Amino acid sequence: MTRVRAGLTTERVVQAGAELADELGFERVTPTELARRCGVRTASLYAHVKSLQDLKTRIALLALEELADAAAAALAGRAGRDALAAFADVCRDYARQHPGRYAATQFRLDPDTAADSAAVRHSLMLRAILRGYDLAEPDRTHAVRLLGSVIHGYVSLETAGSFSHSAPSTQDTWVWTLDRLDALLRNRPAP
Amino acid sequence: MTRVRAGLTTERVVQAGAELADELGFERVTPTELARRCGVRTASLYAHVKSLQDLKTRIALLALEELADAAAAALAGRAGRDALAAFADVCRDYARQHPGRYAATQFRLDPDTAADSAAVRHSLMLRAILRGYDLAEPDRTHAVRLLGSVIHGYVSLETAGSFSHSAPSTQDTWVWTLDRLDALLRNRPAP
DNA sequence: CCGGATTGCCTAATGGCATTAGGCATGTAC
DNA sequence: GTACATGCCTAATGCCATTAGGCAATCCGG
Repeated sequence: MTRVRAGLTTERVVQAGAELADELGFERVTPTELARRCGVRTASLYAHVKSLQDLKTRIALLALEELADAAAAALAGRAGRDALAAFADVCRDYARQHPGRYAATQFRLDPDTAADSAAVRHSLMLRAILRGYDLAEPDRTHAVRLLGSVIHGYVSLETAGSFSHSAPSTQDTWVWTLDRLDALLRNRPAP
Repeated sequence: MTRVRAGLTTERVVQAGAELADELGFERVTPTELARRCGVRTASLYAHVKSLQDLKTRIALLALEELADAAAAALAGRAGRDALAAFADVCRDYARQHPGRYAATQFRLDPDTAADSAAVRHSLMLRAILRGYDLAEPDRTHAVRLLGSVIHGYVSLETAGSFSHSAPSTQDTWVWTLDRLDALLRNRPAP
């Protein structure tokens, strides 16, 4: 009885893990189920990935990269409200198309890993978007945090189904929100 | 050898579970560890709680109640920016003092359970806060969703440590954010 | 082609976990 | 003081993550 090798690599395993996360949810990614998908026994995964923790970390890093790449592409040649909307849309679309990967994005990384991750590109891009608005420090940092909060909060609540499926549509709320954020950033604070 | 009874009830178990969540994190709440804390063998918990799922659901419902009660108390006699800040502060403070319970707040409940939970009081309170601003539908609903997004997003990111511990302080960002949100809700949209 | 080194995947074992079944002892009511 | 109810127990099951060690498929120098 001659056996066939699956030919796995760390990359392939992590990729399959990301797909599994999108289908079942990030917290349900499990070596047992992932091995089933890869056509391999559970123990064999440990040749490519140190542990479940390691696997989840790698999925998180992959998701952060993908999201940062997509955002960078969408941001090219845009400024002001256009740039803001492009960035925010990329995040929302990514979360809808890849819910498990988006959830992975919030996985707690240890500080060193996080510092080397694409997470830093995200905050750099947010700062770049704010170049289109006339904000000095510390307002610029406040604004970075605000944008991060709104986008992350909105996307989390929407994907969790917290916005009841009634009128008005979440799409309408989304553009309304971006409009108001844009206005908020353009206007000087009232006295 | 005469044995002593612990005298557990469902309430006591859930309360201990909430404390455990705050200490170890909501996702690390486990019948085994909870039993240890209650001075009882693991199997004995199942007389008071149907399953781990049931336990987590009950912790989530407890947290939603506590948070809604605190918010309702803080909201009494306030309107406008005062009310907005009071509500938002209650959420942030609760998340800081009870991180595990706050995380439980985001636990996915089945729709029937959610409809009977204190979650509905939360959205009613948000709508009530917006009575202090001059918003007609659908803007009012948009604004409810925006407030929920900002508060939840900010609190999540701050507790996750996403706001690097550098200047300006997160407290400064918090009041800046509430100021700007208040202004955003008071001003009519620009043409 | 061929023999040996490499290594990808296997089986087997361990220990932890959630959950269920059934028993015994502790409290309660007559 | 006997009888019932029930709070907690021990024991067993089956799933999971992880590790150790073995075998066979591939690769590589002749």
